[in-house]
Amino acid sequence: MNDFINECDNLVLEVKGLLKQNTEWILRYREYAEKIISNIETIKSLKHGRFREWSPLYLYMNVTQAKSQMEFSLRYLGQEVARLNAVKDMITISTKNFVKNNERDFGCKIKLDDVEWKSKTASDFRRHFLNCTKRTDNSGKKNEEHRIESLILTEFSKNTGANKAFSYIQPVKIAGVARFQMPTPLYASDINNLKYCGFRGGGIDILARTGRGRTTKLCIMELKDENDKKEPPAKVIKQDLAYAVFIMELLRSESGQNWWKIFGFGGIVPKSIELYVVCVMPSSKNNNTSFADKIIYSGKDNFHFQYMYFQENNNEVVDVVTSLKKYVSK
DNA sequence: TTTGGTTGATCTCAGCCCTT
DNA sequence: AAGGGCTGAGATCAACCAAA
Repeated sequence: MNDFINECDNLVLEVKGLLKQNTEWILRYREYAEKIISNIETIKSLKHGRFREWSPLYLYMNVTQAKSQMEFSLRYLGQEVARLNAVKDMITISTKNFVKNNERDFGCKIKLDDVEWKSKTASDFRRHFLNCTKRTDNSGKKNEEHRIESLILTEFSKNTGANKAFSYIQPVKIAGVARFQMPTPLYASDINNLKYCGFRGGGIDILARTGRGRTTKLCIMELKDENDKKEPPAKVIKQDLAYAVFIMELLRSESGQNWWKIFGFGGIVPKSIELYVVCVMPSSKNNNTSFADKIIYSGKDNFHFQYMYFQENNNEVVDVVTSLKKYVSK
């Protein structure tokens, strides 16, 4: 375990070094944040005023969409099936680019060419996915990862404790409404070959807030669709730690306060930031819990290792085993 | 008309911090 | 050291509204 901690300490220094040598991200992320912040109210009003999100289709945005195009992605089982645009007072929906896969993976033959969200064809399209229970087998592994990611996000998004496997957790969403993947300027999937990649870097699977009141923590979550020997939790934690170091440096950069707000916190950036670095994967017979609550220090800030192993049934999370603190609600 | 998911105003409360 | 106020999260629940 000490070796592991040493390796993690070194990894933190390595990532910090990369982010010091390459500085283009500072201005780039400052601009992302400023544009996203200035669009928050518009995004909220589009969502609240013009249409509603209908399960099992969920709204997503990537950073490009959030900062300029103001376009939403619509996904089913984590897979993109349509795009939504705001045209004057109207929301339009288009399946351009997705027609082939929608038919291949979900048997959906409905084509939408920028038609109104409220139109008959658009409503038929939504109903198709309501009745569609599973994906055909032709779809690739990447889509399975997306499905798991969506499964976890749907679970975290629940707001009643009663049928929620783990309470007091919410995913970070753009303007509180659209799911998104936080980009980083790092390539970290192969942790022994860590690289600075500028705008081509990898994304963080899930950002979430957990806890209550002022002690609510930001979780940087790395998700795997299987508990695979080739990618054991210790390796996943390292990949996640690399991304977490970026988030920490981002929060300590000139745009840190804006990002803190985008991540869903109302106050000022804390004097000491504690980031939870969480490995999320399907539960197995012998889950590795050895790294739980280990802390990697970085000045006043620190990284706190956690695990979350989940079980699913019928495309819903039914149980989680986690080192995250459990809060009891009355 | 009924149903069931979504929304948003209001409520609750752990943890933090300040005062005594 | 103890107690009380404050803050900022999630929880709750009634109203709302699209779909059936």
